[in-house]
Amino acid sequence: MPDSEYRDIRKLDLFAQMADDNFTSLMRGAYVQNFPAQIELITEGEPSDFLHIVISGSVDLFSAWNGRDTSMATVRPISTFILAATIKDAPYLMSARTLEKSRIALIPSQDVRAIFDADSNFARAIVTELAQCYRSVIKAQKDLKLRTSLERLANYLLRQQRHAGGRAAFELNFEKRRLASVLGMTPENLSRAFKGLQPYGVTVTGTRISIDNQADLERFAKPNPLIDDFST
Amino acid sequence: MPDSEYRDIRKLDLFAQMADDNFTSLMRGAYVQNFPAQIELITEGEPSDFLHIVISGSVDLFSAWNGRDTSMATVRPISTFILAATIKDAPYLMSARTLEKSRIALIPSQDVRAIFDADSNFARAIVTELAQCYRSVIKAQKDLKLRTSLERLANYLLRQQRHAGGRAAFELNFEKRRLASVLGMTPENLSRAFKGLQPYGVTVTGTRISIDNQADLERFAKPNPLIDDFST
DNA sequence: CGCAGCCTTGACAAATGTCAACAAACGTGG
DNA sequence: CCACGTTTGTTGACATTTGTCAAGGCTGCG
Repeated sequence: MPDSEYRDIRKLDLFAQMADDNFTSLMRGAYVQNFPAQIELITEGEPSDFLHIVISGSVDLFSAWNGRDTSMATVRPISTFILAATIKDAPYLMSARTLEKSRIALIPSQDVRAIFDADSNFARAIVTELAQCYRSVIKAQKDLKLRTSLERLANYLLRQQRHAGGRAAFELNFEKRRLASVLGMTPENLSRAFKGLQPYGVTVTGTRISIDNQADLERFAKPNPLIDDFST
Repeated sequence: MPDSEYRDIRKLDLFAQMADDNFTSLMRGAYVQNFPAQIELITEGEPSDFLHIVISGSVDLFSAWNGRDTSMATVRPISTFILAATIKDAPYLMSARTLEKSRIALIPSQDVRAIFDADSNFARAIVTELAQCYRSVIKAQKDLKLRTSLERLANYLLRQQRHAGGRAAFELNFEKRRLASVLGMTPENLSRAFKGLQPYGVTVTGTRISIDNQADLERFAKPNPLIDDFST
């Protein structure tokens, strides 16, 4: 593993505070690999052999049942995924596939569990990370249960805008069909939802979104920190 | 706090392995209170001052937005709730109210965080608990996104049946209006969903459910361990 | 007994999904 | 660089699902 990547991983909240020895031994068993786009990295139901870290590219977490499937989340550098399955030594609840050419580090789950027992700083970091993940899913569930698809899209756009720096126009770095799936609707419905937001000053050209009337859109979307804020 | 309750709390997975001293000091700052039914214990958005433990009775976790509200989960004895907010020292994402007369223990959040730092067994237990909570919510989200309301009800009944011992007939210990909210539908829709399951051998008399044709219902519901199992 | 809350039902409306057709964007191989 | 085929996005017509409103029955409790 190149030194720069090693240092980048070290800087993750999850690893930043742990003892040098422990981090070194964790990395000794790890390996890093490049994957092309659209490769299924893990399949739901399989045992969780590795903690995964996305170093570059992006990964889609999704799930299927009875012929349907849905995108649950997107993982972007640099962060880990399926931490909970690794900790519990339980089967993956979601599948993962690369969305583009990606570089992924794999750390054997049993190493993670062993170091977790030995390094209390690492244990504390894992707790914080898991609590964060838990709260994110709760927010997603509130979004799903309390809002219509039009409201979910409106709030998604406002979040994305903020994430992109707050300017009126920004790029959608999602494929629309996948965005639809993340938001819990069909691609056709998303297409119509974009039109449905036109009266509130949203214009779409390809992947470019422009929010022409911020106040109007916010009055409709009613964003709420307990659903839409990333940090809290 | 009566000795029997003290021991019951001690036996929780979360506290079972921690050092005696630490448990004692955690309980020293705690207090226990009886609440009548329908009391709002915490309100979403407030700072998380206490970790709550339901000793008896039951508690509804719910959330509201823009005039709508939805039940997120039910907490039954003996277990804790809002652990994640306590750990992160962040505002509650959900409100909680008693469903019936309930006895609740309250442990100051800062004590939990302090002991967490000092006791690695306690830290490990918290991690396991959080990982469990996380996975439960992921399952709930898959249930919501991958299934229709009829399918959700069918699978809920099968889970409930298993939980009640597996017999063909069992009691619904939920108010129907709240079950509807948990399942993400209106009471009217739930009423019709029960009728919609009649062809698969489900009969409802008040709060009594009878599954007359197990195989038929399962063929329709297609239960899946990665969504419906409690433990994994 | 009478009130209040829950459950059910019917009629209707709104939201969302499905299917089919076509246009636009993309990638590949010539 | 172009031609081609594949995928993605859009649109229309329609079906299904789900929600809303209103009314009435049932139940439990003072």
